Amino acid sequence: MQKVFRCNCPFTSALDVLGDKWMLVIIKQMLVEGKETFKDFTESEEAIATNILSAKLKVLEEVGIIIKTQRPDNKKTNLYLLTDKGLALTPLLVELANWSDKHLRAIHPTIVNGKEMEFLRNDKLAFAKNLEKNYKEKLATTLYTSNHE
Amino acid sequence: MQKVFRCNCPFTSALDVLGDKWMLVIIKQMLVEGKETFKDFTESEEAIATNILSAKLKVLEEVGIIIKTQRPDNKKTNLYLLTDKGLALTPLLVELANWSDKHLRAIHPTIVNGKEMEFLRNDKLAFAKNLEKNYKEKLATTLYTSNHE
DNA sequence: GAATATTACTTGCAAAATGAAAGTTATTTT
DNA sequence: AAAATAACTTTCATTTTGCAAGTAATATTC
Repeated sequence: MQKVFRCNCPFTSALDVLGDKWMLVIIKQMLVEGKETFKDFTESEEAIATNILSAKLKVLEEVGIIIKTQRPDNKKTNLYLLTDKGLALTPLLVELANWSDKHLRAIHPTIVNGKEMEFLRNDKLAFAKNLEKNYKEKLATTLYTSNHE
Repeated sequence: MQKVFRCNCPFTSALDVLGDKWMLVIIKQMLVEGKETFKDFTESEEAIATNILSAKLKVLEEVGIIIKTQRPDNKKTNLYLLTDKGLALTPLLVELANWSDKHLRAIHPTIVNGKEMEFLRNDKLAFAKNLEKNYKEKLATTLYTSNHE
């Protein structure tokens, strides 16, 4: 990492870290889709190239948004998990989806529109809380599994 | 504009439009700093290059986030103003700043930290409402001025 | 009203980021 | 032991970003 921050503006500084095509997509894949391995990410529908993926995961780890770890019974597969710093991006992600729902649908009619979107539309805050809760539960079992067997 | 959307995911679709180094910075400059002319943007501290700026403004207009207009008494200076679609990004911007405040300060200690940030920290929603209100008021006078004299 | 300055760009080229494809290494499975 | 898998790295093409200079259309000043 070098020359990360353009200035002292809190808006711009967040974008200095997150403002590109992939960072928030990767975080969303972890939070919303439960992706956690390198392979998981390469298989998601956004189809990120492996070189980009490894570069982005490295930065996300350096910044402290994710941690890289393993299950003790498997030395091959790495696990990438959101830290609290990463989980704290949930409200931001929810705002992204909410804006898409309300303002992008007109020019992109095939945007997903099911029960989940209804939930989001109905109660943004509860939707965010739920995402966080689910991820934390998943984390608990993942880490539990990591410490046994 | 061509090949804009990677998939039907609402999170990713927002990033297909907004996910780069400049889009949200420009919107923030309009909303928070009151920038409205080409010159205004080139003079802000993030120092965007003019070719990038004109390209980004063009896309923002195509997508309907801003409109390009003029004061009737001045044919030289263009005004770039946020539409409702653009103003609807306020909560997203506030989440960006909030995350910076809470989680970026550790690795970027010089991030702005005054009364405004305290307001934001104290009441995100009120802070957002206030930004929107102020911009709408400014819009009213700008458009008023445009229709007279 | 001619010269100067200002605003909003565009153009050309260098540098950096992204993308596609293939190759490498260390496990794990068969 | 051989084959398959996961996680990368490397190479090279393409796209995006960035810098510097140039241009055209107003607007201002002398």
